[in-house]
Amino acid sequence: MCGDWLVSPLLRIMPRMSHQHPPSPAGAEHVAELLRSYGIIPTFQRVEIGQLVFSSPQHLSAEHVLERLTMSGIRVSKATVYNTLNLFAARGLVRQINVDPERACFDSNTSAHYHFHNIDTGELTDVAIPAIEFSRLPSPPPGTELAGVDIVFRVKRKAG
Amino acid sequence: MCGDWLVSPLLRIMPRMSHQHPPSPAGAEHVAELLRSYGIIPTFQRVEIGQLVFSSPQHLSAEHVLERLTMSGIRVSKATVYNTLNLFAARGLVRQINVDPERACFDSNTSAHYHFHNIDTGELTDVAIPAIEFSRLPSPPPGTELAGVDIVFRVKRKAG
DNA sequence: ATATGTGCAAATCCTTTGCATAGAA
DNA sequence: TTCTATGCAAAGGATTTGCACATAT
Repeated sequence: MCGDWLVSPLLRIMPRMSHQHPPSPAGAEHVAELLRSYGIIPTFQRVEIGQLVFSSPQHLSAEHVLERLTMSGIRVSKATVYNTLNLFAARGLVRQINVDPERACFDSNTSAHYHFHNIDTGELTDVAIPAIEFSRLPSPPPGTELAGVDIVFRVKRKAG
Repeated sequence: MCGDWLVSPLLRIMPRMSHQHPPSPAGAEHVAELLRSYGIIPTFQRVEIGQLVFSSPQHLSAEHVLERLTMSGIRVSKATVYNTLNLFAARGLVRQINVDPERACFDSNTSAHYHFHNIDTGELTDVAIPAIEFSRLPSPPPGTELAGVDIVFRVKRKAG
């Protein structure tokens, strides 16, 4: 689900290879090309979903994707939305986030980063990697190696 | 869901108050007393579930709890298991963990700590706080303050 | 032409809920 | 007695699945 990670001598956690970020102005042709480069056949529905998802780094649930497509007058089945998002995730085009047990969230920002989760509003925002630095990290259990790190900073409305 | 947290000047994240850890040998009387001290009426079912959960720091799903009780010849309804675990979580006796979107996981280790998640086996193990130290932390978004930090180190079977 | 996707509805799985009964204070 | 918890079964919601039909190469 997550990419390949590596802990540098500086204890900065960084992705082993930062794959290209889907470009912001996601034209249909552009998205189709991106999908092809990931070995994904660019069908109409996949390109539509891709255009939505890759238009900007964002956090979307399957329901949310379906809703936005419907609002744009594009008819896609729920099954296809799930199939497509799962496929994108499997191929590393989006990342699946588990902050909310209620529903899965797909993050179109696949570069290494962490999250703020507002426990009052449910809002999810990105934390850029440079904002965090470890001076000490645990050793993985015997026989295992690090595959990724997920950090969620739970924040709440400031009191008083 | 999580306790009250505070970032010290040393950038070590620590709980504002570490509440007493439920003792390991969790006798029925002991558990009943513990529940009372948390304002929870110690019914038979709650004490049974408490004895199971507090016997040692562990990660259990609702299904798992029900299964173990059933194996011990104790009949408790699924609804009561969920009610009880949610109650314990609300009162801070256990912590709910979101590593796996499949099912909720309740952690009877409520002291501040993080997790290794083995993506091959699904196994969850604790990472003690002293194993991690930040030398830089992000500032929470405007109008919010830190309420907690969840860190999951995804590990996998060592290659080769 | 052949392999691959899509849509629909039903199935699945986890979790919650409503309500009558049983138990705690 | 009076409030609260329990159990059952049914409801709820997110996600997957099976299969016939449509589409890509």
